[in-house]
Amino acid sequence: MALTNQQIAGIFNTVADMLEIKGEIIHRVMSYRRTAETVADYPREMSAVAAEGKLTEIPGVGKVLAEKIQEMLDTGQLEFYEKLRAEIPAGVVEMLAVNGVGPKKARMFWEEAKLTTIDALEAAAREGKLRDLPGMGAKSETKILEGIESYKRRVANPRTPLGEALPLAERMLARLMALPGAERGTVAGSLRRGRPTIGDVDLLVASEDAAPLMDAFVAMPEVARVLGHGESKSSVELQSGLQVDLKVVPAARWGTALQYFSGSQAHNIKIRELALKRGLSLNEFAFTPQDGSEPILCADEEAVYATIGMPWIAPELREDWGEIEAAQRGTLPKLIEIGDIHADLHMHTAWSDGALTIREMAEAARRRGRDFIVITDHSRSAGIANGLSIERLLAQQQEVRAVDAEMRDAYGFRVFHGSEIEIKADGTLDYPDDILAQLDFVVASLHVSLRQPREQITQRALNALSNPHVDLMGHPRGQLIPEREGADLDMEAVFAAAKAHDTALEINANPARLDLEAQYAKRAVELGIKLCIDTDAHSESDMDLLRYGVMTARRGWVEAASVINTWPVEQFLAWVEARGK
DNA sequence: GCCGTTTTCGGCCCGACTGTTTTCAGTCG
Repeated sequence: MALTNQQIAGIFNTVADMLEIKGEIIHRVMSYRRTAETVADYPREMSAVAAEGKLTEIPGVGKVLAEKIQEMLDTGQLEFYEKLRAEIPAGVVEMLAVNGVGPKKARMFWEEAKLTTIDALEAAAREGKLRDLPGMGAKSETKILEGIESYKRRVANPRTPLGEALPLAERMLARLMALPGAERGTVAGSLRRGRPTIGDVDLLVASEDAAPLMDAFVAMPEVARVLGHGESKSSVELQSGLQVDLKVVPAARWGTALQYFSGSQAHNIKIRELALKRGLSLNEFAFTPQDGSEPILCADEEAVYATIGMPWIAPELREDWGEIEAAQRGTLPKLIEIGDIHADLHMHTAWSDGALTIREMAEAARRRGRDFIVITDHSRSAGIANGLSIERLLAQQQEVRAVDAEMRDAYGFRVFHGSEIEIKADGTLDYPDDILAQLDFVVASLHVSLRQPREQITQRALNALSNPHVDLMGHPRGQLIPEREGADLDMEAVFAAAKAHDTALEINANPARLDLEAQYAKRAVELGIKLCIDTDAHSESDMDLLRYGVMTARRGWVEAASVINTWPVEQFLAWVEARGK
C-alpha cells in the first residue's frame, strides 16, 4: 500500500533531523526538510505524480529524492531511513523537539552522557549531571528542564487551530496597541497567512521605543514563562503552552520587518535570493546594496516587493507555491475578499441541530450584509443531529417559503430551502430523487464511515457528485482540525467528477474544518471547478467564522468569479436551474 | 541534495537572543 504524502513528508523530516544530528552539511539537511514541506502541502498524491514520471518536476526534488519517494511508494519504506534509525536512537531524535536542544546538544547528550531518551535527559538534568558537559552550565540545565516541561504540554496539543489562535493574538495585540508609543501593529507569521493550524503566534509593532512594549508583553497575565526578553524581540509561553513572539521595529522599517515576519520561510528565502541577484542583501531592517551605497528602507510591504521588481504579494499566497513566479509574470490572481460574499448556502436551524429559527438565521445573515441564504438542515439518517424526515422536510419548506415572502417584501432578502443530505455508508443519498427535486439547493456531505477504504469512500463521493440534484459537496474531505485527518479520498477523481457534472465543492469556513484546504482549493481552481465558501452556521456567532473560509480560499488562489455565493441571486438561481434541477 | 541570464561545480537568506564564552557556538525563527 502506497504511502501518503503526509507519511512521506514525515519520513523526510525525520531523515533531516537524523542527518543534522550526524553533523551532515546543513544544505543537504535543508533539501530534505524543504521537500518534506512541499510534499506535505502538495495537492496531488505522490503516487499519482510518480505514475506520470513527474516527481522531478516538483520544485526541490532532484534525482536522488525522486528515487527515494519512488522507493517509499514501491516498498512502503525507505532503506536509507531504516539505516539511520538503526544508528541513532529514536529518543535522541525526539530531543530536538525540546526547546533549547538542537542537533549539537542532542548528539552530545547521546555520545558524552549516554542519554537516549527524554526521560533519561530529564533525570540527568534533575540530578545536576548536565551542567558539567562541554558548553553547558547551571542555567542551560534549568532551561532544558523547562523545555522538557513545555514539550510534554505540547505533545498533547501540538498545533493550535487558526480559529483559536487568531482571536487570542488579536486580543494581545490590542493591549499592546493601547500603550503609548505603539504606532502600528499587526499579527504576522503563519497566522497572517491563514494557515489552518499554527505553531506559534507572531506579533509585530512599530514604535521608536521598544522597551516599554517588551516589558508590558512579558508581563501579560496569560504568560506562563518568558523564553526571551531582548531589546527588539521577546518570546513567551502562555499557560496553554502556545508560544507568542513580539518584534518591535521603527515605523520607517515597517515594510521589510512585516515582510520578513510574515514568512513563509521558503517564500522569504526566494525573495532574498532574488534581491541578491539585484545586488541587494535583504533583512528585516532594510535592503543593503552590496556596492556599499546607502541602505534602502521600506515603510510598507509594497515598497519591498517593488524594490525587486514585482507587485505586492498577498500574505495568504506566500507559501512558495508559485506566487513569486506569478508576480514576476504579472499573473497573480485577483483574490477573493470577504466583501465579495453575498450569500451563505449551508446553514442549520433548530429544525435539526442548530440554535435558531429560520427567521432568526435570516435576520442574522441580513445584518451581516448577506443578500440570500439557503437553509440546509440535516437529512433523516443523521439521527444525532435530529435529521429531518421527509414529512418534516416538507413542513419546513412551508415555513421557509413564508419567511422568504416576509423577508423579500421587507428587505429584498431571499431565503431558499435546501438540505445537507447524508451520503450514506452504502453510497446512496438520504432522500429519493423526487424529494431532492423539490428543494432549491442540495448539499451532500460525508459524515459517517469516513474511514472506509479509498475505493469505497471515493465511489460514495462520486455517486453524490454525479447526482443531478446535488449542487454542492459539503466539507469534502471530512477533516476535523486538529484531531481528525480527512477521508482517504482520491481527490483527483473527486475533482474530475465535480468538473464533469458542474457540481460545486465547498470551502467550509468553520475553523474546525477549513475543508477544502488551500492546496485542494488551488487545484480545483486550476481545473475550473466552482467553489462555495459557507459557514455551516449552527448559531448566529458561527456566521462570523466566514473570514476563516475566505482566508483559506485566498490561500488557494481563489478569485470571486468561481465562487457561487459571490454571485447575485439571479445568477445563482440561473446556475442551479441550468444544471438540471 | 538541488540548481544554473556569470556556474554541471560551488554556491546555497539572515539576524536575535542566550549562555558560555574571552570572541563565539548553538538554537530558533
